[in-house]
Amino acid sequence: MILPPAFYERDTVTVAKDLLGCLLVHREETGTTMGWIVEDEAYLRGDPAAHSFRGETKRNSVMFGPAGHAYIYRIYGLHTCVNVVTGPEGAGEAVLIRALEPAIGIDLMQERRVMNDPVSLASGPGKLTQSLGITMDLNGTSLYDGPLQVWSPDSLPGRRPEGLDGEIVRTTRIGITKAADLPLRFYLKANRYVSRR
DNA sequence: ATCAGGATTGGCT
DNA sequence: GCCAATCCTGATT
Repeated sequence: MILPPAFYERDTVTVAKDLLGCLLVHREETGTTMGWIVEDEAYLRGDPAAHSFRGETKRNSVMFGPAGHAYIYRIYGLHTCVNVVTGPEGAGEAVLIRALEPAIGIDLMQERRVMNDPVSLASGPGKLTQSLGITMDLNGTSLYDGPLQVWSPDSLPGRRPEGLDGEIVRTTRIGITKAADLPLRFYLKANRYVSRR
């Protein structure tokens, strides 16, 4: 089941927690790939680490648009990261997807990553976009009506990500220098595909 | 016009 | 653990 806009229009921290276990789905001519979200981070209004902190610019404009859309950006000149826009329009809040447990289209994911180990396939924000084939042209697209979607955890009958029924760990975010003390990172404790502990 | 630095990854020590 | 790769954005001159 595709998550509706109302799912994303709620409090960003709540959405970040509820996103754990959901499926990130990318469909294109080459094939369909999907993975369960097992780790993410919230970026809030007034948060110095958020790209939206200094106001709207060309790069971050999607963050200020309606919830349920993909905010994608390039980092370090070579990697791409994907966020879901959350909260009320204009808030500039989003959730960064940090790791996936591969679910469907694993062969295509391995091909794109030029490696086989399933644990390293999408266990990082740059790795997951590469394995799912998520590129900058998807920036601003709808996650409930586009090539990139998010589905509820029960969308694959009989299959669930590791540790979905267990604890959710809450820690500080990774790789940032500003507001490094805020506990806004979430991950499934018992899942092996988390980027790091 | 210039420039520092980044929500990362992979390889080497 | 340390560091290079790689390039665009945003802040400053």
